[in-house]
Amino acid sequence: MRERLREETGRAISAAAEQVFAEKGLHLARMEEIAALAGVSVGTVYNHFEDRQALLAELLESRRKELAQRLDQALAASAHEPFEGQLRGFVMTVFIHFEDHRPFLSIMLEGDQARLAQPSPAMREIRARAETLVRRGLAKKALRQGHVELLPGILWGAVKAVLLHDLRNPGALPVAERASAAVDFFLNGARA
Amino acid sequence: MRERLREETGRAISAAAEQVFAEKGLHLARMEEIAALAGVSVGTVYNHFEDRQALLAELLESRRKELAQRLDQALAASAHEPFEGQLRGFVMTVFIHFEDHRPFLSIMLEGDQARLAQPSPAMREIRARAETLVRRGLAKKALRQGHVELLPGILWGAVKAVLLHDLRNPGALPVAERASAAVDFFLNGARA
Amino acid sequence: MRERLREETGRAISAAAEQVFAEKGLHLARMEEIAALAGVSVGTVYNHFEDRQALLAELLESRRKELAQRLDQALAASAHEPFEGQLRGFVMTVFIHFEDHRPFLSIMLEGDQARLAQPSPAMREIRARAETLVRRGLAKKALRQGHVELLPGILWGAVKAVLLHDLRNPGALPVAERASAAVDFFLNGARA
Amino acid sequence: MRERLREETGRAISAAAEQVFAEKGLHLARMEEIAALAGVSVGTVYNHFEDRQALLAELLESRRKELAQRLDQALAASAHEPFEGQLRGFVMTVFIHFEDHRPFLSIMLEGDQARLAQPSPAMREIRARAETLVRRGLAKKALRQGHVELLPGILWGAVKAVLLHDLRNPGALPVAERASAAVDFFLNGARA
DNA sequence: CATGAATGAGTTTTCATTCAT
DNA sequence: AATGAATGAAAACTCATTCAT
Repeated sequence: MRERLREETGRAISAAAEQVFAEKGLHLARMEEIAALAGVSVGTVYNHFEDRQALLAELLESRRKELAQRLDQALAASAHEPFEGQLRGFVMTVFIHFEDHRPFLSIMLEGDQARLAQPSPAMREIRARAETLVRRGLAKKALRQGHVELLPGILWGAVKAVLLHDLRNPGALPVAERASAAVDFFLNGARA
Repeated sequence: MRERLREETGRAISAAAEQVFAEKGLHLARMEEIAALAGVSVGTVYNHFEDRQALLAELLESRRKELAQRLDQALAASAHEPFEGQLRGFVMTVFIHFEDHRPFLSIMLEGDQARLAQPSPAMREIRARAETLVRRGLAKKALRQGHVELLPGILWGAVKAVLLHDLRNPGALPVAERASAAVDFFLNGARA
Repeated sequence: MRERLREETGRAISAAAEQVFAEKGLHLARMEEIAALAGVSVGTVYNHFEDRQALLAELLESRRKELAQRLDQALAASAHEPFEGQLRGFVMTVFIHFEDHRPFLSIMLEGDQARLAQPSPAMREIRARAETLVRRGLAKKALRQGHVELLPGILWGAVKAVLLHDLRNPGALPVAERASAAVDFFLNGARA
Repeated sequence: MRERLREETGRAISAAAEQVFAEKGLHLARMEEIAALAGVSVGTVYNHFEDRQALLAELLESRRKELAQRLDQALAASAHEPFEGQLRGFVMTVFIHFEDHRPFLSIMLEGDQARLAQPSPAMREIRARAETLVRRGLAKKALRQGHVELLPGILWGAVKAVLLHDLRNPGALPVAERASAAVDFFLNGARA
C-alpha cells in the first residue's frame, strides 16, 4: 500500500542522488536535478531527507553499511583460511562492491581525500577492517615487520590503483584478476 | 620598478589561493577570502587573473611546472644509476615537493579524483614521468612483466599511502625514510 | 451519530489551532503542527476548513461570537445598575473570557495591532460594546466630557495593561481584583 | 567619497525596510521588495546586513536607541520640574518620536505584544524609563500607592490608546494635545 | 471521510564578477 | 592599477494545498 510506494520513492531518490552526485560531483549536484531524475518534485526530496547534507550523508551511510557488512562476512568466512586467501577475499569484496555501485565509487574516492583531515566514516570503516586483516597477517608472520603502521594504507593504495585503472579503462580487467593483481602487488611488490 | 610589484602581488595571490583552496576545499574557497589573505581587494585579484577558474588553473599549472622540472632533473641526474636509485630519486623528489607545498598536496590529491574523468594536468605530469620510469625499469628488467599497465598507478598508490600517513601524522617519518619505505613496499611488497 | 463525531473533530482542530497560533505566532503556525496536535492528518483539517485563512477566521469568529454574547449578557444584566457596576461587570467579563481562552488572548492582542488597518472583528466587537458602555456613562454623567472619542481606547488600554501584567506574572492578581484595578485606574487615574 | 555612498545606501535600505516592514507586516515583507524600494539589488542588501533577521534587528535597535536617547534627555531636562511636567515631557517625547517614524510605529506596537513572553528590547527600554518616572512620581507623592506594579503598564496603555486613535484618525489631534490628553487620563481618570 | 505523500510556487541567501571612482 | 560596493543569476529550502488510495 502507501508504505510500499513511499519506500519506493525513497529508493528512487537515493538512486537518483547517487547518480547525480557521481556525475556532477559532490558540489555541483543540484537538488532539483536529483528530484527530476527521480521523477518527483523537490518538495518530495525534502519530505524524505532533512536537507541536502542529510541526503548525501544517508547515501554514504547506507553504502558504507553495506560494504562493512560484506567485509565482515568475508573476514568471518575466511577466518581460518591461510592469510593470502583472506586477503584475496577482502580485496575481492571491495571490488565487487564497487562493481555494484560504480557511479558512486567516485564519491567515495573523492570523499576519501577531499577533506583529508577527517576521513569519512565510510573510509574509517574500511580502514578498520584492513587493520584487522593486517594484524592477522602479522600474527601469522605472513607480513613482514618494518613500517607496520603504513601497511593498511599501502594495501588500500594498491586497491585504489587498480580501481582507478578500471574506472579509466572500464572492463579491461575481469573482477577476479583485479583482486589477484592487487594482492600480488601488495604482497610481492613489483620487483622482477 | 612597477613590474616587480606586479609580480610580487601575483605571487601573494597565488600563495593565498593555494592556502585557501587547500583549507576550504576546491569548491568552498571564496574569492573574497583569497583576496583578504593576500592583502588585496577582489578587484585586484581579477586584475591578475581572468576569473576564478583561471586562478586555480594557473596555480595548478605553476606548481605542476615546478614539480615537472624537479622530476625531470631527478630523472636526468639519475639516468645512468641503477634503477632502484632512480626510483628513490623520483619518489624523494615528490616528497620534497609536497614538503614545500604542503597545502597544495591536498588540492592535488583532491583534484586527483574529484573529477575522475579528467585528472589534473599535474597528475598527468607525474604519471607521465612515472611511466617513463617504469619503462626504464622494465627495460632494465628491474620490474617484472605482469600487469605492466598497473605499475605507474601502484607506484603512485604507494607514494600516496605514505603522503597520507604523513598528513595525518605530521613528521612521524623523516622525508628520507618516507621515500625508502614507499620504494621498498613498491618493489618488495609486504610479504614476510 | 456521524454528525457528532464530525463536530468533535472540528472542535479538536479549533482548539489545536488556537494553541499553535498562540504559541508560534500568527505566521509561524504550520498546518501540519495543528493537525498533529489535533490528532488528525492535514487532509482532515482541509476537510473541515477551506484553507488556513478560513481556519483562523473561523477560530477568531467563534471566539468573538462567544465573547460578544457574554458581553451582551453582562451589559443587559447590569443595564439598570449604577454605571460603575456596569463597568466592573464588563471588564470582569473580558477577564473571565481570557481566563477561559488564555492562548487566544495572545492571538487577539497580536492580531489587534498586527494589521492595524483592519482591527480584528473580535476587537471591533469589544470596541462596539465599550462604546455602548461609554455612551451610557456619559448619559449618566458618570464620565466626563473631554476627548470623548478617546474613552473606549483608554478603557481598553487599562484592561490590556492588566491583562499583559497577568500574562507576564500569571496569577499574581485574582480575577476579581484585576477587574477592580482596571476600573479604578480608568475612572480615577493614578494621581495620589 | 566611497564611504559616503556606502552609508547613503545603508540608510536607503534601512528606510526602505522600515517602510516595507510597516506596510506588509513583519512576516510578509520580502527582501526583494525592500531592495527594489531602496533602488538596489538584493545582493546589496546582504552586503549591508547579515540576513533578514539582522536587518530587522538593526532597524529596531536603531529606532530604539534613538527613542531611548530622546527619553533620557527629556527625563534629565525635566528632573527638577514638578512631576506632572516630567510626565508630560515624557509622553510628548514618545509622541514626537512616533510622529517621525509613523510607518514604523506599527512594527513596534506589533513587536510589543506579538511575542508576549519576551517583550522586545525596544519595549523594555521604554518600560524602564516609564518605571523610573513612576518611581519619581511615587517619591514625590504625586502618584498613589495601590497596585504600583501596574502603573507603568497603565501609563503605557493610555499612551498607546492615543497613538492608536491617531493612527486610525490621522491628524485629528495635534501632538501637544495628544500628550495632554494621555497625561490627563492617566492622572485623573475618566470620571466626571 | 480520513490519510499523508506529492506538489511547486515563493523566499531567502550566496558569491563570482563587474565597473565607477 | 587598485578598490570595494553593487549586481543578479543560481541554489537551497518551506509549507499551504491537492488528490489518489
